[in-house]
Amino acid sequence: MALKDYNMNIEGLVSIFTVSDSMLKVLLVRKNTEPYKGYWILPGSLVQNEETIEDAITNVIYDKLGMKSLYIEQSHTYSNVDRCPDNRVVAVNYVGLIDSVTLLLKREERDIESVWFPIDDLPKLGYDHSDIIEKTVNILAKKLININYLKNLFPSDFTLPEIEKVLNSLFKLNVDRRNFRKKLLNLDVIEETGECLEGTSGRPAKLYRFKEDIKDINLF
Amino acid sequence: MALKDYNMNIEGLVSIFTVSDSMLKVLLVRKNTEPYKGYWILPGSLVQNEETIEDAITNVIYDKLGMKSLYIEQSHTYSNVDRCPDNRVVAVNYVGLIDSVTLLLKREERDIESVWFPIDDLPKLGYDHSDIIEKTVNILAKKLININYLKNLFPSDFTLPEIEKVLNSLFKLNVDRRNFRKKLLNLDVIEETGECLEGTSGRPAKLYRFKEDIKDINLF
DNA sequence: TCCTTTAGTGTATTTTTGACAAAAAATAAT
DNA sequence: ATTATTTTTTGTCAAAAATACACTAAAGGA
Repeated sequence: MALKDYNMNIEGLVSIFTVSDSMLKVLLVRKNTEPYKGYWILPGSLVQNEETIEDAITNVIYDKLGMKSLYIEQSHTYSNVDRCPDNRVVAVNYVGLIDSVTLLLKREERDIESVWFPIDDLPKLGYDHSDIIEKTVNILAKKLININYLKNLFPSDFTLPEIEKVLNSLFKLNVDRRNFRKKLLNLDVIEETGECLEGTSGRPAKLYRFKEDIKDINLF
Repeated sequence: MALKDYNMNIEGLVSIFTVSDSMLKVLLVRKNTEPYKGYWILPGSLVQNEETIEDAITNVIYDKLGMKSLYIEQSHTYSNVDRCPDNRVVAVNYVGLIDSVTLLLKREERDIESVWFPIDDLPKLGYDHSDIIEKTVNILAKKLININYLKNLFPSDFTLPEIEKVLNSLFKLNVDRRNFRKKLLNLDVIEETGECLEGTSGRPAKLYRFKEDIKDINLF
């Protein structure tokens, strides 16, 4: 079935997103070998004969980045013939979502230099990863209107002003605060923790968490 | 970079859907070689070194099925290690949408035995194509609430009762006819052609067409 | 002409959205 | 200690959208 000189490689890439400072950020690693030495790229690895793409992705996330148990989902597959200079490599990109609190807990020191970049302030990227991230953010934004998806980006203690700012910037909206709160609260998807955020100026904000088993609801 | 005995194959598959008899149907072809001889499968082909997956899909649609210019979109990639008995083959599935009228025009006789099957009355399927179709229909249903997407399934002359029946069955709803019409008409996405459907019993239904350049609107 | 079949239409009620401003709780400054 | 500043929290009213609901219109066939 396979041709004699058929030479196809598959790599799994993962675009891991988080929210901090009310900005959506993506995790990049620095490449320290040619080609594209010194450029930043999405974490990834070649898919081996005996593993699925998800296996490869899971290993990257754990072995290279020291993270466990974050939400991942397949996004899109890129097959341009010349996307890699030397080999024919088809890339299957996954999206990973992690909230800032879990992120802090999971963070460990690794050999690999990895940095969170705000999605609208990216460094010079290797391969076609700039295109991939752009497309991924577009796909992601459409999905984030779903509460069950959005939920993955927020820790179990978040404030309403916080989530309001993020969504306003993410969707380039400027919704009225009272209406936003009314909507989110009426959806019956979050609940007060009883605590308040401390150490800030102004009136302290109540902390909320998402409920378990939220039915499929879109925010807008 | 590539291992010595690295042997990865990529195939493009395409799940082409249409609506006829108020049912969503998928196009399958019969396999006449081992393995899975006599089973039905999704049309597809191996992706060659010098082509993209879209190239491969486009060729399948044209060369094997005699169709041109239907809407296609990448859906999902399947990489289970044992999804093919002999080789390691990763499948990238695409969705194709075509309306019944265009379909009639494009239809030609080919060597390949291809048949439209209602999605809830499928024959015995080869490989993991049963799983693929199931997942694809799920993904598809979520997207079909978007008018610009839905539009691809309907010819330029359709009736309101027709589209009403299809959506009711697709989303397992039973919306009130008056409210459905009110909603669709208020969205400003369809217009009367001036003609009526002939040759049916009962009062003739007005024919409509979708407008050009519809803004992104969801039906539900 | 009547009967059957399918398409087409309007209104009242409820729910959701959208616009809008003042009070409360904390810290910082005088 | 009082006052000023910052940030969070809260309710009402009007408009728009969603929903429930039943009869008339137009065609073909008996």
